[in-house]
Amino acid sequence: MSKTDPHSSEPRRRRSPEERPRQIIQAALEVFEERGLSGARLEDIARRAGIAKGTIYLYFPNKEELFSEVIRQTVIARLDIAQLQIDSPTGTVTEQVRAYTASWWEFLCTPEFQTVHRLVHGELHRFPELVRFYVSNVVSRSHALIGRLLQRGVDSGEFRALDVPSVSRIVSSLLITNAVWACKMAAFRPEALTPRDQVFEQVNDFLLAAVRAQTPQPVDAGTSSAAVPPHHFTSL
Amino acid sequence: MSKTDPHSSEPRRRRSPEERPRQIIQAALEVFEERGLSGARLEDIARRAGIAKGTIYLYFPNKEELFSEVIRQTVIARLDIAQLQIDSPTGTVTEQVRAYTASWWEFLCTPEFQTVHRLVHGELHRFPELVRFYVSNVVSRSHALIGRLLQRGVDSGEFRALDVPSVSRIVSSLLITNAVWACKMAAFRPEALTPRDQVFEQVNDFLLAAVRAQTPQPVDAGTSSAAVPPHHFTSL
Amino acid sequence: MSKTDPHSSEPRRRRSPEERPRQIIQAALEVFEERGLSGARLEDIARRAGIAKGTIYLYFPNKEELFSEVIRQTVIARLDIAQLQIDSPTGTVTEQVRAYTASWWEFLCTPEFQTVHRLVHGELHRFPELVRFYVSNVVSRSHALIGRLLQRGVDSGEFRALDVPSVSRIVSSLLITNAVWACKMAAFRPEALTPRDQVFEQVNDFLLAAVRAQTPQPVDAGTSSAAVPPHHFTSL
Amino acid sequence: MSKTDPHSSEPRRRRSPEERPRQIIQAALEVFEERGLSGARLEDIARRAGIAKGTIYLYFPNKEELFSEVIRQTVIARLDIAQLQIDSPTGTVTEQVRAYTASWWEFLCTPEFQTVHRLVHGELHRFPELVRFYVSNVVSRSHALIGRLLQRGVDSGEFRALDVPSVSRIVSSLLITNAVWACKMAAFRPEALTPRDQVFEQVNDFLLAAVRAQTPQPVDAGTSSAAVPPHHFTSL
DNA sequence: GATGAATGAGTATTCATTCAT
DNA sequence: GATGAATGAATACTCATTCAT
Repeated sequence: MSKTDPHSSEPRRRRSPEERPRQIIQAALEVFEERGLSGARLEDIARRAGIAKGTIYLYFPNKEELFSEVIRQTVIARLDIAQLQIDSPTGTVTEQVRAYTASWWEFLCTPEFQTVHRLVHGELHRFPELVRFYVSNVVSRSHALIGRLLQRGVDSGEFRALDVPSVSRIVSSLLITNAVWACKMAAFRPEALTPRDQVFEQVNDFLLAAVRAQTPQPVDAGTSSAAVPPHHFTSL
Repeated sequence: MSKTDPHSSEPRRRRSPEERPRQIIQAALEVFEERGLSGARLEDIARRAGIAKGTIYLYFPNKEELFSEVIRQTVIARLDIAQLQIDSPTGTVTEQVRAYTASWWEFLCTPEFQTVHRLVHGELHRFPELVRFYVSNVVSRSHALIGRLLQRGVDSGEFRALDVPSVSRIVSSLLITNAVWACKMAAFRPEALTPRDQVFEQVNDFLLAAVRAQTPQPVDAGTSSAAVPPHHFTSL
Repeated sequence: MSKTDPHSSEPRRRRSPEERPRQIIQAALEVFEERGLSGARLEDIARRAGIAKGTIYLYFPNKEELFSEVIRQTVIARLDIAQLQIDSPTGTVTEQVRAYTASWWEFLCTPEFQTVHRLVHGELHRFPELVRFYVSNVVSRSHALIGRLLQRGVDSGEFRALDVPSVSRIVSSLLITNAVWACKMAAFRPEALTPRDQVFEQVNDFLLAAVRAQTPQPVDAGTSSAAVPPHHFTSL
Repeated sequence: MSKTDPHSSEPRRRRSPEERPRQIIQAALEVFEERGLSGARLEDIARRAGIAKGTIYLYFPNKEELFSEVIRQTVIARLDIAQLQIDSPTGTVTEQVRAYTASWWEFLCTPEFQTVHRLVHGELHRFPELVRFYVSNVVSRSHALIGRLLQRGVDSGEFRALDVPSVSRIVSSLLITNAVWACKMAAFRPEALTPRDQVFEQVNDFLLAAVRAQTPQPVDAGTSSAAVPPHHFTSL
């Protein structure tokens, strides 16, 4: 009745022999999204995956490991895809940034990422190992990619002199938080809010404004920056 | 007979018959911080508050309502305090912005806010009413305050022409996310990370760079920047 | 309906505030007897004790600890009682032995001991600590008591020179095993078997025959035996 | 694909298509020994037998029947062997008894019998049929064999007049219990205990002392015994 | 015959909530 | 008002058994 696979005529068993893990992870993601980690009942996940409760334990030793895998699979898979679209730059750095953040924004707005983000913030801190994994593989990686773009802009003179690591982190935070908010709002008050794409443009404008080189004074740039402590960006 | 020993004069409880609710809320906040909503046991909260389990039900109809109150009380109380420090502007708008964000940042870094933030992201979506409350009383309010400052800056010509509502939201997101990240990191790798205050400066620099008027007076550039604390961005 | 306390009119709760542990242990003993350790369901124990499942956990941390306590309480309590009846010797050592073994036999035939014995043999080996406890407090103690009697007999010349420790063990084994068998048989084929008391006499005769002094006074044989109950061995 | 690797030539299984049942029973015995009936998992038994879980069901309808067969096969097979060594008497009856009990003791000390004994005591009572089988085929048979020896001794005058059935049972209990205890102790405190063989000598001495004819009065023996209830030993 | 993936009934344990004292 | 003993619904996990291959 509630089976997800209406067009399958197989008599229940052996639906997709090697797809099981993916099937389960997908179902788990959905249930975790709706109820959080501790609120999700294994039985619901099983039902949603169209399998029996016990079957989950053939592939995952327990609920927590299943949770870990959900986080891992979902984010990493998407990150790889996103990265591919990014690694071949075209146009000015400003254009590259726009292309990159647009693609990234797209990902951040997927239900998968939204869910993972909530889980990460709400329940991950009980899993220190997972936190470490997440920080290295998602957060740092994302910062690094942005850092590469920013550095290019600084090198080409399109951007002002930046403390690339900190600005990368800040830009990252900007994208993530605003994507989450935009989606949450969209879900809450679908009628009255700034559409997702428009929010993106606002964010993009904001961050470009923050990093672009100041139009005029090429003259003083070098001198004034010298007076500033080394580990801060000194503009120009 | 075997347990409570009625004639022992414990110096702990019986303190402040009218403080009970606050006592409970404070204890609940601490336990929620450590274990999340579903992980928190009423018995732990009671023990931490120095009262019996049943007593909680004299003040709160159930666990969820207690949770709501924790969110409400904690954030609102702090917000009021924070706002007071902000409402009396002094100096240039840029200086006002810095003062405002510094104070706000202070609040965002308190354990109370950190906890509430995690609870809000991780478990609030099961409480639509609370979400609405949170959005109106915390998110919107925070945006509005920033918006007032930004508008002043636009009016005075210190800032470029801005879409105040969207930029307010963006600035807000910047502060919250970076405060949360900074605190999380501080908790995780206390040795190796950019200290909290430094992160604040980076964020502040970034957002001022994004909003400041574009074409600065090339002449005054050097001078005006001199008035600003040395380790901040001075560039036009 | 299945409540054990038919004449209680209390509305379920607060039946016997301090009797709880004993109540639970008694119920557990009965259920363990019927189904063994792993076969016993906590719910059955609770129902038999007239309480709710969760209540058990207010007094015992888990099923295994409950099991331990059942063993401990049941055997030790009975042992103390049995010992009291024994410590005041009267008559010849042979008579003392008979009195002792009779009393001990009585205990060995109680359903409590029968149950404990089965549990001990069948399921105790998973609880090394309990085994140690059982060996020191039941087995060794039982051997020691018999040893005292035997030594007296050796000293008085009624018994032959014996290796007291090993004979104590052997006598102990004789009583236990035959008591268990007698009870088992009685339960199984109540119609056709040697009654319990008769088995006891047979065992008692056997062991006295094994320990009595070898070369009896051929002269008194007939007379002395006359003082002994007719169905007992009267020889020398 | 990820697990069984069909083209690997495992040298373990596929051995002896007709040995399967025995293979399984042996594996089951080992697992039952380690974990008891309810603690034993069919998967473990299968793994130990080098076959797949389902295969067990080709030979045994369910776990309980497998258990029954384990008991049956193990004890009966050994009994037959033991009996053969016994049926050809040599020497005095006292010597025959020693030879018999020694051989029997050997069997009682095998891990197989030890395991079966524990299972029988701990879990057999849920299988009334099996109990009946065990009583007729092991207990009674064992008693009967001893009874034959005892009768020979009585007839030859080496033993006193005995109630053969009851003394058989008693002697049997003596051997079994002491063998079990000796082995258990050996397993528990291997360093400090009377060695198995020495225990046997003690038991043998004890039982011979209990049954041997009293050195002197060969005269009265026959007459006095006539007055005693038929199924009891009347001594002398 | 053999396999082992799949099933789902069965249970120890937890904990929010109640209520007699 | 306070208490905390008692309740019992809820749920992760196990494992005997089945059956498509």
